[in-house]
Amino acid sequence: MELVKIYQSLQDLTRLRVLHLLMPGPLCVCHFQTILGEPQVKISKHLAYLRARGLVQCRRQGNWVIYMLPAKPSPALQVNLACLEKCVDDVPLFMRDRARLTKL
Amino acid sequence: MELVKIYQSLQDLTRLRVLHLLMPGPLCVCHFQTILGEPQVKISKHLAYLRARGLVQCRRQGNWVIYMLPAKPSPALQVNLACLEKCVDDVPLFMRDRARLTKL
DNA sequence: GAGCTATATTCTTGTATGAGAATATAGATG
DNA sequence: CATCTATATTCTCATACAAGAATATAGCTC
Repeated sequence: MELVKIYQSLQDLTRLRVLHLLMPGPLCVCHFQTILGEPQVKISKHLAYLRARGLVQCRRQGNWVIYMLPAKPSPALQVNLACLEKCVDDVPLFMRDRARLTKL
Repeated sequence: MELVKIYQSLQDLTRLRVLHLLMPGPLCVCHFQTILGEPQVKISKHLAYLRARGLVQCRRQGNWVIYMLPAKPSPALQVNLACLEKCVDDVPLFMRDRARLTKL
C-alpha cells in the first residue's frame, strides 16, 4: 500500500523536518545540514530513505545535490503533505526551521 | 512529538483498517476479527498498541470490549484521521471493510 | 591527475516492532 | 466454584531501522 509507505516515511522527526523544508521549494543538502543542525550521515541517509520511496527527487548540480518534492506527487502524498503542514504550523521546532530557511 | 507517535501508529495496515472502522462509531473486538479476518492475537495487539498511544479508548461491557476513537481527539489526530479517510476513500480493501461493517 | 568539497555508502550496534504459539485473565452462567 | 467465552499478555523469532564511525565516490579546481 502506498499509504503505508507514506506513513512509514513520516514516522521520523528528521524526515518530517526535511519534507517540511521542501514545501516552499527545492533545497541543497548542505542547507539541510545547516538548518537542521544534524550530522551529515544522518541527513544523507534520511534523504536516501525518502528518495527510495519516491517522496523526494534530486538532481546534481556540480558538487551540490538539490532535493525537491516530486513534480507530480500522488494524491495521497499531496493530501498528507498538506496535512503535515497544517499540523506543524504552530510547532516551535518547525517554525524555527522555516525561519532559518528564509534567511538563506 | 505527538505527530511522530501518530504517524508511527498509522504505519501499519491493520491499524489503518482498525481506525478506519472506528470512524463511524465504536466497535467490539469480535467484530474487528470478523471484518478484518485476522487472528485474534493480531487484532488484540494492534488495539493495545493504539490504546497505549491514545489513538483509541475502550470500555468493557460484560464479556465484550468496545473500542472507540477518543472522545476529544487532539487537533493533530483529528486532521490525520480526516486525511486517512480521504486517502482510503477509493481503496478496495477499505471499502470492503466498511461494507462488512454496514452489514452488522 | 592530485587534492578538495559535497555527498553517499558500508559496517556495526542497539532498539522497536510484527507475527504466531501458548498461556493467562475477566466476567458470565450454570 | 467449574466452566465457557471474549480478550489480553507473554515468549520467541525475524526483520526494519536509527545512529555514528569510517570509508567511498563524484565532480570541481589547480
